[in-house]
Amino acid sequence: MATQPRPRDDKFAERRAELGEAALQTLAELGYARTSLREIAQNSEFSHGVLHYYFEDKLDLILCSVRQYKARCVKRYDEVTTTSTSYEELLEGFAAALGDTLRKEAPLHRLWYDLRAQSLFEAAFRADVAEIDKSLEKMIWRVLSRFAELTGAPVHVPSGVAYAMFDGLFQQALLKHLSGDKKAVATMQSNVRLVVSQLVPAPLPTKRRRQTAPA
Amino acid sequence: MATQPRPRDDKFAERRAELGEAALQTLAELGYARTSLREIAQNSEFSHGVLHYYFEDKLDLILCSVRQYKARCVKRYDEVTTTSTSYEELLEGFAAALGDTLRKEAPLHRLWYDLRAQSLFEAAFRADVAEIDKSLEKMIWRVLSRFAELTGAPVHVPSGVAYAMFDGLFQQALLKHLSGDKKAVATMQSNVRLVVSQLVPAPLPTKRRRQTAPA
Amino acid sequence: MATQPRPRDDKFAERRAELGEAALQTLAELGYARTSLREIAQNSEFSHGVLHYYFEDKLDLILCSVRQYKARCVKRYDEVTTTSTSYEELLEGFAAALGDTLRKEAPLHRLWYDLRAQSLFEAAFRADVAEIDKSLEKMIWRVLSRFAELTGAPVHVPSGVAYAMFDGLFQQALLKHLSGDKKAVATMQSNVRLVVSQLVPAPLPTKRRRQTAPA
Amino acid sequence: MATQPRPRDDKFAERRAELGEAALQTLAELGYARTSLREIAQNSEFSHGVLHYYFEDKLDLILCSVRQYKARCVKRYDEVTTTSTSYEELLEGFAAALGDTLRKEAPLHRLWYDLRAQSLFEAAFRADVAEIDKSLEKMIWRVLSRFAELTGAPVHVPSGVAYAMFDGLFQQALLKHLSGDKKAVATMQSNVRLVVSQLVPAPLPTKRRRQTAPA
DNA sequence: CATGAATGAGCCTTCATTCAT
DNA sequence: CATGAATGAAGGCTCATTCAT
Repeated sequence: MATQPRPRDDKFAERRAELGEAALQTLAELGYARTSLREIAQNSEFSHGVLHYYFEDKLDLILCSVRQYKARCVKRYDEVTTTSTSYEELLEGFAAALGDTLRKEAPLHRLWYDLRAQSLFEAAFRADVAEIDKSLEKMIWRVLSRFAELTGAPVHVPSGVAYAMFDGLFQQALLKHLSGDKKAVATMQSNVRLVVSQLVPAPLPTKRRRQTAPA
Repeated sequence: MATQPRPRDDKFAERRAELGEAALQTLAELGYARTSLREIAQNSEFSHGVLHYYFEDKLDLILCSVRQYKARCVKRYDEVTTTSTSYEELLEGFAAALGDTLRKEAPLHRLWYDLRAQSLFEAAFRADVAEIDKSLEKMIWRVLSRFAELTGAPVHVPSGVAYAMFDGLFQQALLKHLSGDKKAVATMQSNVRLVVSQLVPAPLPTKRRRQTAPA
Repeated sequence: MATQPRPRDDKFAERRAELGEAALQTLAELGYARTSLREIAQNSEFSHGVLHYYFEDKLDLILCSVRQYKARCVKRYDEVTTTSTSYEELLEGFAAALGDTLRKEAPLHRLWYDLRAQSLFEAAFRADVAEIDKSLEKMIWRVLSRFAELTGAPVHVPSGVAYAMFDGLFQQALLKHLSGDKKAVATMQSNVRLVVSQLVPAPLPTKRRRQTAPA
Repeated sequence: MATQPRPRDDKFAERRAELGEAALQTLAELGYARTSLREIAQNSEFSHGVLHYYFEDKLDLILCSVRQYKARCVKRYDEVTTTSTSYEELLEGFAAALGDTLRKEAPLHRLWYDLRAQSLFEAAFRADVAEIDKSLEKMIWRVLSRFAELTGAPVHVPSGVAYAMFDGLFQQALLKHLSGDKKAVATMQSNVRLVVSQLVPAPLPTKRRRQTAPA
């Protein structure tokens, strides 16, 4: 019942989300620097001025777009993490999710990497990039924690190191995939399995896992 | 006799190298998209037009600049690899080199990451970026091979995976360092030591086992 | 009985006055060209649309604002003129009033000069600017007439010339004052005294003749 | 022989002067705020980009234009001052020059007043406006000094007051003239004669001047 | 060979104004 | 009556590139 407290702000936020979503398409296609607000507007059903009406500036828009995408992304991985009930299932689910992201959302993902690279130069980007980065690190940590939970053993590295590893692997695979390497997905998945198995060794094949109680 | 076969081309290549070097400074400061050829010319002793004379376009110039820098970079790491005579020495040398790069060449390095991010969008960048990337991967592999050589044990992961891991760690540290995190260097070094010890466990003499033993 | 003949128009005029007053603040701060209706609305408690509802356009609004301010201004000077009972008192009151205006209403006053300058280009401004200008000229004339009345001697120059002189002096002082010149007010006041004494020489009682005698 | 020391800078300055002159036309027509650089370019034989090539920004251009015009202006009045050999001749020459300026250069002159009004708001304008203002004040002072020289009597007011007076009169006349008042010029001239005669009384009609030695 | 003047497309942003609600 | 969402023209400015010298 508390669903309509500030209809004004809600409408505004809704519209921002809508525009952010529409921008994602063009942004993912061209990248941050090469995308103009005019281009975004033209590729959507909105006018050029409306973008400036809802967003402080280009940065505000881009950040909104990417944050939105990344939130969706995290959600999807969390679903895998939450629903998997065995080491095997989680491993395959995780690898599959990564593969799917690579195959279906490569353009979207390169936008994120572009943004992060720009944050190396523009301080204005940093706070938001760091926030998104942190949310990804936490997501990865939830995955590994789940592995550990299913195994009974701890994760061998700190959260940051784990994230850096998978991020490095994904980034490498993304570049290869976009370059036309057909085996990029499979290679990445096999690499991911290897790394997971080193960070959280699989339980002994013989002993079937003893279902840890779901949260 | 092979000393002056094509004096024309040599002069030309020399001039390119010189210009590429001069451009590096400005590019590292501003990043690819925000650097104009004018700006580069102004920050150097060269005229605006000469850049267009020696380089096809902006892309040609930036690629030349970064390739040059990266070649120097690889050389420096190889020196450490070659001269180290013990696991300990190599580990410390490697960590120190990474720390130095982060501290002293952060701007130069972010340019590389910028370029690689752009290659995700612009196919024109890819071949050269891939080439540089490969040279770095090989460099990392030489480091690990040396570890293995000094240990007698093999490296636990393929070359690509190893590179992705260190690259991920370095990238993460770079962002933190540029954001003002004073502990970025130390954290990265400790992370690197951890990863190395997992990829190529230290020889017994050093009292340091139990790395892989579960808690 | 004539208190509520056209309640519609009265309300309307009242509202206009209210809005005009609210706009004054922002206009005085930024000047005509740099002030947007949005800015005015944001700095007031009114909505953006209401301005367009009560005013034909930006011009209509600004004219209303300035006219209102200037009317208040004239009233204040007239009070000095009316209540002063001696040459000395009037001279000091006039100088004090000018000083006060400069010190306390410099932003408001520069708006008036801005508007008048714009009227040199935009015919649409001219009628209203001329009207305000005339009201100021008359005000100055009332001051001088009062001097003459208290002296018994006539004013030495036509109304327009007198106005131009004081206006020139005030404008000059305004620029200096806004530029940070601490002595702008005092200098203007001394200049004003000098000019008044030349236009309407002080009565004999005050030992102060020889104003026009050559050195 | 010292006429071509830096052919580079000279060319540049020359071009600036040329462009500044070309801009004057449009600027005088529309005023500062309503004139776009594009418009200036269109009304000249130059491209839009060249303006940005030679001038830092819009302000730089406008200032250059107005400064140039005003320097010419001052020169013209100085000529009158220098060549006049009697009170009468100087008075008529001065009045004629003012009349000419009003009749032939009203648009140019309103630009100056516009600029000065903008300087009340924008600090960036002030230094240059003050400089031009000072040059005008000095010019007026040279005129009055010449009157004094021809008369043998001193000027009755400080330089600043004198300038403010004539400036006020001219401004008033300019507005009337632009509003279509046919008598604006004549009225101003008669006012100027009146003021001059009060600031530096004419020599006795009977006694013919005793030619003061030319400088 | 080298220079730097000149071009013009394109970018981000601002803003008065219109209009559906 | 009043609101504020939406529009689109226009402005200052940047920049890779071309070209005459």
